[in-house]
Amino acid sequence: MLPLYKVLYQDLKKQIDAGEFKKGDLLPSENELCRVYNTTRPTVRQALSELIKMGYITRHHGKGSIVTEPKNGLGILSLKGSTAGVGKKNLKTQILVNAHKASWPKEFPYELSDRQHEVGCIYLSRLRYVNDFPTLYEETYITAIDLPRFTMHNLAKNSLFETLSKYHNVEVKEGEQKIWAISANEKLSQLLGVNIGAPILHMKRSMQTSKPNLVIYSFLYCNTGEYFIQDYF
Amino acid sequence: MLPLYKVLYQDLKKQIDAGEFKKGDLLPSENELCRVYNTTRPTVRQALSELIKMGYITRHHGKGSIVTEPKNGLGILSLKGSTAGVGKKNLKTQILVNAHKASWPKEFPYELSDRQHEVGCIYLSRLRYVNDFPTLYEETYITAIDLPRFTMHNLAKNSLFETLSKYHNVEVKEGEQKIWAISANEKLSQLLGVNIGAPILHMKRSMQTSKPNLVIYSFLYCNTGEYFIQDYF
DNA sequence: AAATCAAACTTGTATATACAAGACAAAATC
DNA sequence: GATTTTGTCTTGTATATACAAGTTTGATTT
Repeated sequence: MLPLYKVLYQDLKKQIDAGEFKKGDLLPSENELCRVYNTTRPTVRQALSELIKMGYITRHHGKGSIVTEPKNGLGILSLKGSTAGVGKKNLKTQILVNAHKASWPKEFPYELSDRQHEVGCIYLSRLRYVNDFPTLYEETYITAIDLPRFTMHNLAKNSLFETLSKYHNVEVKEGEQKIWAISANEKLSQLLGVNIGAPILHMKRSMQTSKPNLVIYSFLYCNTGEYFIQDYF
Repeated sequence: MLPLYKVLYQDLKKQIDAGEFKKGDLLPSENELCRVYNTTRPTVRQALSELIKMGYITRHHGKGSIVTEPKNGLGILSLKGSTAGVGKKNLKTQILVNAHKASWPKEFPYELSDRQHEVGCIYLSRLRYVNDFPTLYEETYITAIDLPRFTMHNLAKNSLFETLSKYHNVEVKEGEQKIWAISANEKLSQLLGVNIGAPILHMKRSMQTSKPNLVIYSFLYCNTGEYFIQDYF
């Protein structure tokens, strides 16, 4: 069972995403939410803290919680995946390499545990289009622990994180990311439709999950010519 | 008076920065900290939450709080080399334009309130060297509210955030950042010692503070050839 | 009418407590 | 000796409550 504060967080998030609360709107007060969800302020505040962390609201002493959405960047840096921000309507995902069982690459930039080497990984690569412009190329390595029939799920329509949560009970917990600016090579220039040598935002991310040893690695290459990456802290 | 949870946060942060807790160490348990600081778990947990947000620790259910990395603040993000973090010893700061009262630029990428326009801003620019290589060029705009004699403080030796906290009682609360990869122009190529057209990591950040209307804007340009930017979530 | 004050909101901080659940080591069992 | 169980540590979630402090609104006073 999902904890109450997460239910409340997701409810509010959904309402903001759906436009029921617009930018600048005041969210119901903490006491109001307590009444509606039949809970107490600490629990409500925990949910609101998550919303702050994800950049959905800011709180103001004596005033209330103000909605800051809509965001106009690719919300890649927020924990729960890359669909928030640009809007699902404008985001299409093309699978370049379908999810399949593989062994880890020879030169992997992260240290792997013995258990991870043992079980291997699931690899996939995707190209994301924002308003039909190829904008983000992503390579993903998922430690292949307890993920039966993973490859059959449609990752084009469903977000990776949703699939993991829904079908495999795996929740992304925390992570780390490294960021560089690099020059597009031949492959990237073709994928992202830019000239060779064009500046590309490159990220390497590792994410812990609720299952020990099940670590997700994601290597991103983003054309920031038209869009940009945004995050909140 | 500083809230107790912030005192605790700063104490722990200081100890981690000073190396009293090293990477991988277990922090004292929540109940242990309760005894030492004569407080209760919610307060301790609030302090630990801040440490998580800043990437100092990760918490593990049933295990404890593990120190992840002694961080060296370039503000919120930290700068890393291929293996080790960039310590304070290897970091030098050169002031290019001293802090001085100015009016806001004509074309400012953020919306400013009437009050902000009224009071103007304090501008400074700095160039940071890692192991004597120019790596990060930063332009900072601080809303000039209640900041008497701000320009006299030595920002080369003391961090901007420390100065604001110590002498002006201003705490940075939350913020937002946008990230691009761009090509070095003439000015950037000279400052950062790269060729024109080299890929440069560019960030625009805005930070709210404990004083309303006192917003800090920071525009960063980072040569990620040797080092990279890292953060945690 | 304008300025002042008080009340009624809001969020911020803090205490006290309870039980659930994960991790781990020692003790009991096979 | 190997396995299972139990107890005790840890953090996670949740309730109930209290007061401080910032914001707004409306009544009171001038």
